[in-house]
Formats: sequence, structure tokens, C-alpha cells
Amino acid sequence: MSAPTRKRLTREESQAQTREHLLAAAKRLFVSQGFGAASIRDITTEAGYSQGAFYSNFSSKEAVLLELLGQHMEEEARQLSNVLAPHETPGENALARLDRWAATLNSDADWSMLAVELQLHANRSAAFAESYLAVRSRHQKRLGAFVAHLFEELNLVPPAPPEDLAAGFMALAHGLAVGRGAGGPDPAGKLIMVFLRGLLADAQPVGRRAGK
Amino acid sequence: MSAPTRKRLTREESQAQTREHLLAAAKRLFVSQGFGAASIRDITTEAGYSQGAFYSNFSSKEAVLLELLGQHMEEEARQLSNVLAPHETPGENALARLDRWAATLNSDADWSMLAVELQLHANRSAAFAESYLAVRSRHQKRLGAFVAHLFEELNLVPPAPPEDLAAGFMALAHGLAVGRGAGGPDPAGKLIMVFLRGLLADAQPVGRRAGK
Amino acid sequence: MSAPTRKRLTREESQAQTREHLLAAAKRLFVSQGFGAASIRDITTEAGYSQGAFYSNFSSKEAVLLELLGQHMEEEARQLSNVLAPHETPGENALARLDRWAATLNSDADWSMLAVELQLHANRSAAFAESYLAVRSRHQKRLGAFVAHLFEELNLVPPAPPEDLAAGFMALAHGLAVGRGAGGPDPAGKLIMVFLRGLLADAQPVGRRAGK
Amino acid sequence: MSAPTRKRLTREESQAQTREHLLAAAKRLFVSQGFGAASIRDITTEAGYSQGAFYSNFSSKEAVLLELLGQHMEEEARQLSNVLAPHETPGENALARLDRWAATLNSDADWSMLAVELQLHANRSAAFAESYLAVRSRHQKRLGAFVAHLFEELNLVPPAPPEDLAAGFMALAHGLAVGRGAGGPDPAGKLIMVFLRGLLADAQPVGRRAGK
DNA sequence: CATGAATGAGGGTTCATTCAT
DNA sequence: TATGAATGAACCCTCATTCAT
Repeated sequence: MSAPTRKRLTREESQAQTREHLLAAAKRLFVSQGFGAASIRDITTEAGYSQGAFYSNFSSKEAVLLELLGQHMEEEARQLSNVLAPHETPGENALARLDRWAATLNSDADWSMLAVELQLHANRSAAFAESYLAVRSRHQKRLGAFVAHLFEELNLVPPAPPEDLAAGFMALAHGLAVGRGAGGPDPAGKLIMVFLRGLLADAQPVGRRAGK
Repeated sequence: MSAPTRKRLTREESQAQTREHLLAAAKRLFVSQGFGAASIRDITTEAGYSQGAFYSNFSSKEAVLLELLGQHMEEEARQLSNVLAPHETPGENALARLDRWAATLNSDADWSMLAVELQLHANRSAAFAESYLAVRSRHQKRLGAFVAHLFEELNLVPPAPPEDLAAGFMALAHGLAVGRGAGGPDPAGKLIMVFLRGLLADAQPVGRRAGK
Repeated sequence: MSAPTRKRLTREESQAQTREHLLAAAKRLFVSQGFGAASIRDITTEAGYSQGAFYSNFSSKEAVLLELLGQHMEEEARQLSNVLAPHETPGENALARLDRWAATLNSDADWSMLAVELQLHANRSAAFAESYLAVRSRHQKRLGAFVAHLFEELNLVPPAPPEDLAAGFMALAHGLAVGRGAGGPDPAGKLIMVFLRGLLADAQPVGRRAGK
Repeated sequence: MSAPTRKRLTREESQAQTREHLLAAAKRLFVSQGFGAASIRDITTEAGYSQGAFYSNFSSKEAVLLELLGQHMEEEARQLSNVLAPHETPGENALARLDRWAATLNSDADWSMLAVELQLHANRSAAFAESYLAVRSRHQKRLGAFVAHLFEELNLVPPAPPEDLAAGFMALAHGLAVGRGAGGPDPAGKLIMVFLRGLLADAQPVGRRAGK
């Protein structure tokens, strides 16, 4: 606590560290207890700081949530680009890559539950919705691009706007994740693949004019 | 409100009325603000009663929720049986009926949001989960039977256990409903149909051995 | 309980029965949970009646308590007169009778606890104190007479006014009863006898002028 | 309030002051209205703070009670050691010291009432009993040692285990204190001495085999 | 920047009591 | 007489937030 050998920590570094600790603690609690149930007191206690430290770093519980959401979507984007990148496992065909994506969607059920809670919150708080939508729509677009790319690669016409399909799969994944603990089908990943395969089976090959 | 031949209201009627008022107020608030955000104080004030009146009729906020849930699922079951009954609109083929089901799934987005909040709550409260699962699993089974019946009628082998498929569609509908207010695809019903059609397109006809 | 051979029950009888049931239920709950902790709702539920029935028979919780107290002191008086009556067990000497009295004092710890709670209540509620004192002082006088009689029989001069001595023994018995559950000496009856014997040992024989 | 050399109060002092104010208010109300009847609202209002301030300093109403009890027993122990110490008033004989002890026991009737309410509470709440017994048994042992010391000094064999005798005197003092407001003998101190003297009169001198 | 005691509002729940039936 | 739904006040407790230190 005293006698620094070299510097110790810049004031800025120290503050950044506090921030990080608080974010990590908040993430742990949001995921395990939900956003509404986790109190700021809980978060600061879990992180080992005072409540005041929280307000020195964030303006509200919502602000933390948005920060975490941003981090998480960045992480998901990284996972997605891994799946997308064809060079990674050269011979891998499109369907195998889809499998991997489905697994991605299915994993991290806790985050899915949190994401759902977030959307509910956004639906009811206009103030929060604004900030939330910004980060969410960026993610949606990325997913849409991925889906479009897939159909393209398979020479198929998507049966609906790719972005909507992406939204559908996220909705499916989230809905299944939420229902998991409550008697839902356990191998939710498999179920996602069933839906995905159905979509491909139904799609028309490119070239033939999609009659709709 | 009915048959005021002599007195205004018998005691039983009056009590039933209070109950109804409270349930209606709770429903309004749960749907518009969410279960967690609606306080018992809010509910009783909205209904025009004292807080004590609430506890004369219900044992807890969860109890009201379960009651409302029961009512709602009964209502959904009625809608479902309407769709299911082939005799109703004689010439209607299976796909048209599916369309009507998708519309059913898609309507009532507010209730879907509530259903999701409920599942989240159940996932985190073991006590509530027990009562909740009872009413939920009954509903799930009904839906599963409906899906099984559909595939049967079309002479197709379901690509997954019908009950799981049903769960999938509910998850999809709920997920879409939750995302609706937050930048999701607006014609969610259409999207559900896309997924449904895909499932049918991918299914093998009965008789041919399903090779997997 | 049903199928009355002659009449059903006079209205008066029926009311008396309700009263009795309520009193019995109240006694059970007061003794097991204490006066403060037993709610009127609890009492009526335990007795199998509605809350309204309570107010048809008693004006308040305190009124029930006073009624029960009266009954109890009547009962104690009967026990006391048994002990007092020399004819009952002819050869029995005074000390043996004292032993029996001590046992009487010591038994019924639950009632002792209730009695203490009552006194506390009386000390803090002037309204209750008035009614309470009436029934209590009558009891105290009876006890005093008993003590006086005892010393007389043994030809001893009481070292303090008999009524005060009686109050002392009640206080001792009550104090011990209350402390019993909390690490107090278990054979409290023995301890009471020790004090009693001491009193006798210290008392001057009648005739010698008590020098104070 | 002390040493205002620079600032008015350091943070710690200010907090300690709040704690003290709350404790004092609680003591006042517990003593005058009883533990059960004094609400936390009452206490904080009496002290001039918000309810939250209470919970910043104590975990529950019971916790305050235990704290006060601890303080009180410390105080009693100090009084006791004053009485015990023979050097204090050199020529004072054992009986005179007993007189002083009896006076000690008798004083502070309000606290005695509180102590009794506490025991009742402990008898009915296992959770509270645990914490309560710890502080109580320590006190009991101290008193027992004091009694043992007295008999020793007088070369007398105690007619019962000293700790039980101590418990008996506490029970007597408490019982009398509780009954004081309700028609009990007013000079309760005198009565205690009567019992004490009796005990000594009955005791056998050391050396003679105690024949039972 | 970080502290955490204190605030004030609100949470769910229980209570003795009333009164139309 | 007995009912029990409804009242209104009070209960203990937790919350997000502030602010002097």
C-alpha cells in the first residue's frame, strides 16, 4: 500500500483498474442473478469497493450494463468472424461452418438470459432503449452480413432478408436459452440446426427467378 | 352488473368482482411495466383498493401471476384448438392452418414479453419454478400434440421430437416478440412462417426410412 | 357433534360453546407463542371460527387474556386449598405441605411465562393494569393468608408481612420459570424449597418478642 | 462536542455519535415501552435519524438489544466487583456487603423488566437465544462466584450450588421488579434481604459434615 | 478518486378492527 | 350471532443515490 518500488500505478491506471474490477463484478452478478436483482451495493461489495467508487466510474447501473453489452458483442463478433473466415479450416464446407455458428449461438445461456432481460428493460425504458439500440443494431447488421454471405456461398436465395433471418436465429437462441432451465429441450443446439437446415432446404438456387 | 333484481350485489359476487378488478389491474401493470417493476401497491391503487384487499384475495404477487398465466394459457389453448379443428373450415389445407397458427403465435407480443419475464423469474426462484413448471409443461404438451398432428396429416416425419419443435416455435415467437420493440423485424409472423416452411421442406415423407 | 337427540342447541348454549372454543384456542396460543405473538387471526383460525366471531364474544385480545387469567387463578386457588387443607392427608406435617406447595409453584412454567408477560403488559398499559390488578390482588391475598396460616401452625413469626412473602415466592417462581429455558437451574422446585427452608430457619418462635 | 481544535467532528466521531444516539434512544424506548412494542421507526424518530441510519449501524432490532444488554451487564459487573472488594470499606462485614448487593439487585427495575422480556424473547426465538445465552451465562457465572465467595468468607456451606443460588436471586429480583408496578411489595430490597438472611441462617458451618 | 454513513422513498407483508351481509 | 372481505396503519427491511470527509 506504500513504498512503491518504481511507480506503483499511475492515477489513471489505478482508476482504470477500479473500473475493470467493478465491471467484472457486475458481469458476474448480472449473469448469475439478473440485472434487476443485482443491487449496486452487491456489485461494489463483490468488487471490494465502496458504493461511492461505483458512482465515480459509472452514472448508473444501466451504464454498466451497456458497457458490458458492448464488450460482449465485440466478443461475439470475434467468434463470428472466426466462423466466417473460410481460410481457417480450408476444406470446411458451408454446412459445417453453420454447425459451428449454431453452437456459438447456443452456448453462453447465461448471457442469453441477460440479453433478454436487457431487451425487456429497453422495451420499457425509453432512455435506456436509445443507448441500447445503437449497440444492438450494429450487431444485428454484422449477423445479417454473415447470413447473406452464407447463402451466397451456397448459391441460394435467402427466403427472407438476411438481417431478418439473423434476428430470427438470435430470437430462437435467446428464447431457447431462457426456456432451458424451465423444462425446455435440452439439446437446444441441435434444434437450432434443425431450423437452419430447414431454411436451406427450402431456399431456391440462385438464377431461377424467385417467384415468391 | 348482472340481474339487479333485488340487492345490488351478493357478498360472493362482490368478492369475485374485487378479485376480477385486482386481476385486471395486475394484468395491465404486469404487461406494461413487467412483473418485477409492478408493485403490489401499484396494483391495488390501480384497482382502487387497499393493499390489504390484495392479501385477502391472493397470497403473493407470484400467486396472481400464476393465476393470470393459467387464464392466458387456457385462452391460448382455445385458440389452438380452433386452428387445429379441420372441420371448421372444411377445405382448408394444412399449410393455411399453419399460417393461422403462426399468426396466433405472433399476436399478443405483450404477453410474450411477460411470459419471458416469467421464465426468467422461474429460472432464479426455485419456489416459483415449481408452480410455474406445472402450468407450463401442460401447455407445452398440448402444443407438441398439435405439431405431431400436423406432420402426420402431411405424411411427413418430424425432423425432431414434436414437443421440441413446439418449444422451438414458442422460443422463436417469444424471442421475436421481445426483440420487436428493439429494432427487430416487424413482420415477425412472416418470419415464423419462413421457419415453419423450411421445416416442412426438409422433412422426409413417411414410409421412406429416415436416414438421418 | 351432529344428530341431536332432543334439541339442537339453545342459541345461548351455542354461543357459550363458541366462547369456550375461542378461549381454549387462545390459551393454547398464548401459552405456546406468548400474548404479543398470538394474533387474533391465529386464535380464530385455531378455533375454527371467523374473526368476526371473536369480536362477537370479546372486546379485545386483552379481554380474553383477563378471562383466562381469572380461570387460571381460580384453578390455582383450588390447588392451594388442597395443599392447605390439613385434613386431606392427616399426619402430614407443615413442611411436607410446603414441599407440595413449592411443587405447585414450580409446575406450569408456560403459565408462569404468560403471567410474566401479563405483568409486563400491565406495567405499560394503564387501561389493562386496572382490570388486571383486580384479579391479581385477590390472588395475592389468598396466598398471603396461606403463608400466614403456615407460620402460625409452626408457631413462628414471619420475618416479613405474609403477603409480601407470598409475593416473593411468586416472584421467585415466575423468575425461575422464565429463566428455565435460558440456562437457568433445572430443578427449580428444589431451589424454591431451599429458599423456603431458609425462611423458616431464620424465623423466631412466637412468644419471644421479635426484636426486628 | 470535544476538542474542536480544527474541524467539528471527524467522520469516525460523527458515526460513533450517531450510533450512541441510536443506542440511547433504543434504550429509552425499550425500557419504557418494552422491546416488542418499540419499533425501529420509533427508535430512529426518537433519535432524530432516518430508518436507514439504523441499518447502517445495526443489523436488526435484536442486535441493538444485545449491544445494550452487553453494556448493562458490564455495568452490573462493575457494581458487583465494588461490592465484592473487601478492601474498599475495610471494616465492613459480609452481611453489610450483602445488603449492598441486595440494593444493587433491586435497583434499576426498568432494566429488570427489560431483562425479563429478553428472556421471554429468547425462549421463543432460537436464533436470538443463541446470542443471548452467551452474554447471559457469562454474567451468571460471575454472580455464582460472588455467592460462593460470600459463603466461604462466612465459613458456611451453601445449601445449593452457588450458581443456582445466584440464579435464584436474580429470578427473585426480576420477578419482584416485574411485579412492582402491579401491586407488588414496594420495598422489594428488604424482601430480598429477608430471603438472603434465611439462606444464611439455614446453612451449616463448614467442617461439620453437611447431613443433607 | 474513493469512502460509506445517512437519506428518503418504496418494497412486501401482517395486524386489529369494521361492517355489509 | 357469525361471517370474512376490506380497511388503513404500521411493521421490518432494502434500494439507488447523495455528500461531507
